[in-house]
Amino acid sequence: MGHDPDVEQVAAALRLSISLLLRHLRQVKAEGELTLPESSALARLDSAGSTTAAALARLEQISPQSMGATLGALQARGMIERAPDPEDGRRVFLSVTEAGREALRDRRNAAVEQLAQALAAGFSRAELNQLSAVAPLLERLAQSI
Amino acid sequence: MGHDPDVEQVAAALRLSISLLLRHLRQVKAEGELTLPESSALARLDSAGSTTAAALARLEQISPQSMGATLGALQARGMIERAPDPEDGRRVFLSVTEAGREALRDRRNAAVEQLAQALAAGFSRAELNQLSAVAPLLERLAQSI
DNA sequence: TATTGTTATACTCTATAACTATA
DNA sequence: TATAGTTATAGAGTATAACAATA
Repeated sequence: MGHDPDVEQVAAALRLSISLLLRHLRQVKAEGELTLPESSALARLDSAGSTTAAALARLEQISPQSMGATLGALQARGMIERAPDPEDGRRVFLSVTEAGREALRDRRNAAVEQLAQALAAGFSRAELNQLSAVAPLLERLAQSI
Repeated sequence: MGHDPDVEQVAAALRLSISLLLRHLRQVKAEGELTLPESSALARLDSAGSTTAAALARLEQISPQSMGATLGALQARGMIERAPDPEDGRRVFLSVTEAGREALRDRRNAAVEQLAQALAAGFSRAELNQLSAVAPLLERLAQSI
């Protein structure tokens, strides 16, 4: 191991810093905006193409019931559409509507905006690059657990 | 435009990847272990030295009431002690007990363990260094919001 | 009047269990 | 029997409101 970073130390540090950051992000919420699970599910559905609720739940690593609640909210706001599978009466295909795609493009979101301002104000170019590079690693880490 | 589009992209990516990771971390829980808010409050108290619940709540960026609940759980498990301030009857000083310090040292925790294993198994040394370097940045980011 | 801390209550996001319909 | 999805219920981790004690 020698000069390797201690994986347990990295793990513990990530756990604490991430929880602190997310705690703050979750509570910043403006009228009519997507919540965190809604954003997450919508982005995932967009990148996955047409798929089902169960498949989406597996990708997001939450229960199908939880995903169902989130998808219900997204549908109520016109962000997604449901279309029954003609070949399998149990399945319902989901897809992102134009409004949903617009919500994804238009990244205006109070939480993201606040985060972006804090990044622009207090972080160097090099640090921003570090943070940018690490987002996919965190994603991969979450998927590998 | 207020700032780089880059910054918004980093912000949005961090928001999603962090929420995915934390969702998973929160639900891994073994008998008798510290929960995430407990670990976080205990570590914060340890690094801050003797302080009060209100000060700790400000540091952790949660309400005093929420912090009170977490501290009650920590005290019930013998991890912290309370000592009334002799000079100000409203205030109660908190400190980490020996048992609490041991819990911090002994990083064995199902969530941390799982994270550490995933890190050890699926990430290169360079990636571990990246992740290690970014934890303090995330901490600073959370504090600057 | 302001601050520390507590109690009561509610919301969000998640979980598990139990169910229906379809395969 | 197994899978997709729904409904009901519960728990964790936050919040706000209202209060008592102290400054």
